[in-house]
Amino acid sequence: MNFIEQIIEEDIRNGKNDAKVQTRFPPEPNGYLHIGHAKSICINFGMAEKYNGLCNLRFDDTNPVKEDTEYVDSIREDIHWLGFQWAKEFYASDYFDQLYLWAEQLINEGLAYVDDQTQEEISKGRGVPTAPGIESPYRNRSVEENLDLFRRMRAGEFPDGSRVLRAKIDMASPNMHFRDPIMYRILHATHHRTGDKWCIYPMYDFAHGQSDSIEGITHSICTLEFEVHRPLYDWFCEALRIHHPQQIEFARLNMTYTIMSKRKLLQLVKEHYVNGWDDPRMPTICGLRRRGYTPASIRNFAETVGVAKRDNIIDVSLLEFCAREDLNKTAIRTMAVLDPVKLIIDNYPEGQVEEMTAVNNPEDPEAGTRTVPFSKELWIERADFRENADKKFYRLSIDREVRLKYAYIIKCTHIVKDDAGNITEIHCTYDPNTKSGMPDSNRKVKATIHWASVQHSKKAEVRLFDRLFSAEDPDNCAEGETFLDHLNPNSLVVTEAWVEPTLTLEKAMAIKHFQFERLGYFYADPDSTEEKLVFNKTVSLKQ
RNA sequence: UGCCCUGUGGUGUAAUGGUAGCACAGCAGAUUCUGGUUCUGUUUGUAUGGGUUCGAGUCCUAUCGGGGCAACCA
Repeated sequence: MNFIEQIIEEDIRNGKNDAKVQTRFPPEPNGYLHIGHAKSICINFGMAEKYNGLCNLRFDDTNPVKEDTEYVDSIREDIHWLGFQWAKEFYASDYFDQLYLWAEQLINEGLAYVDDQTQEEISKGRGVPTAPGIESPYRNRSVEENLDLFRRMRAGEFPDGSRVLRAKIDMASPNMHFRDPIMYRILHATHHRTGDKWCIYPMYDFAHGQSDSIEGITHSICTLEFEVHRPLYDWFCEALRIHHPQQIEFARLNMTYTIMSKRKLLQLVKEHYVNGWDDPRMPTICGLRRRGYTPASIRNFAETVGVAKRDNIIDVSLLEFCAREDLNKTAIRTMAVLDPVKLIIDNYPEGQVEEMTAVNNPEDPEAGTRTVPFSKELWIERADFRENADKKFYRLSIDREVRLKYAYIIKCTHIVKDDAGNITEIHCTYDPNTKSGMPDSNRKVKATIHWASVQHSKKAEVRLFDRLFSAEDPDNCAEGETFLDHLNPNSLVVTEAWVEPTLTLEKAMAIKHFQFERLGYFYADPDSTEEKLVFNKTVSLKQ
């Protein structure tokens, strides 16, 4: 049981909030969701689900200059894809009228004032954490003057940045957020939902807690950087005498070899270091989806990393483990040769073709079987043959035997090289009595390798991904470097593969997740066409 | 040198005064028509010094380390 569950269970025991649980996931629609958000989503929706409560989706859209409906749509899609349904969909902008009224209320009670100082003056007046700030010369205006000025701010009489509404709290507080925080700023910008109705917009601190309050949120779960905002969150709820949700902070997710900053992710997209938000190398939900991660694997990952308050850096191999664990049980097996070299079975009859029976998923008998054509000339992986094989290598070599999966045991006789010394053909003989399923087929051989019939197989494009960054902590930069200096130049390698002939576009897009035997898990990319299938490598098999 | 949060194997996370457990990673072995899966075994840990207690990862205290806070961002 994590610490949030402990708090919630104690609240339920004490009958707080009528023993009900109501949470919310509150993204700002200014970017795409990433794996860190997935953790938050799983916590918020998970707590609601576990304690028979509800979870809302609320867009925290108080800054029109950064927000866009494109992001709203992607966020909705990603949450649904993860497998969660929100009770209600809200927007902080739904509450702009109420928020405005509450602002006037605080002005009337002498708890807020209009400040005419410039941004620099306000910043300077706030002081530094180790020393108190100084009060604004406009701090003690009359209620009437404040009300008049605030209404004229709303009416559009003043330019951007000329005035703000501030809460009157304590310029000497050791908590910087108490040094008369800004509640409203003037922004003559078109909002994605309210259009041009407003030219003043509330700040996060004057919108978030109240939005929670209006929705009857009981447990407002957020990340650690909002911890210092909590006293302010509490202060506004108390000052306004409204329902007071409990803010609880947990440590955000960090992962090795990846960046989670929305700003930097946006930069990668805008400056074309990656091919869009859904590039399979991105830690975004849509990127992971296109990479071939399943919702279950991501949900299980979120469960496995746990919830606590200490900073953490999760090993990316845990995410990969979660992918393999899920995909192993569900992915349909197929044979594909990514780095081909020709194998010729000298004693196999010219022109003969056999249909070999292959198992679709050894972990799931219900998945059935299929047939794969077998002939005299096959493609095998270049790495499955080694001329000078040591004891640790137990695949094909001259005079050595291996099994061709679902087919025969073969023995390598000789190889042919080109002038440059590259192997162009591997010759072997087969034992006709060792066909899979035959009585003599159980002879032990050290290895089984996969293959593709030269005359039957079809070509497909395969996109091989490696980590986007080569540094474990891309943000840990030497003097004069940025995270971009740690970009892995080999994070994307496009290659051509030979795949089974029965793998049609229709079949690939229906099945989606494949295991290319002995290689890894692959996902049928939406770029696939009838002419050319495209597969993304999700993750390799272990080892 | 203000305030807040936080220190448990390599990485995460449990243990709520009573045998430091689990997962990932690593290593070794068994099984296997995937060097996958499965199974077994195994290396590695309570930041440090005092104190309270029959007993401390847990409580007290001091020290040290990590993170956050000074946007008209969220």
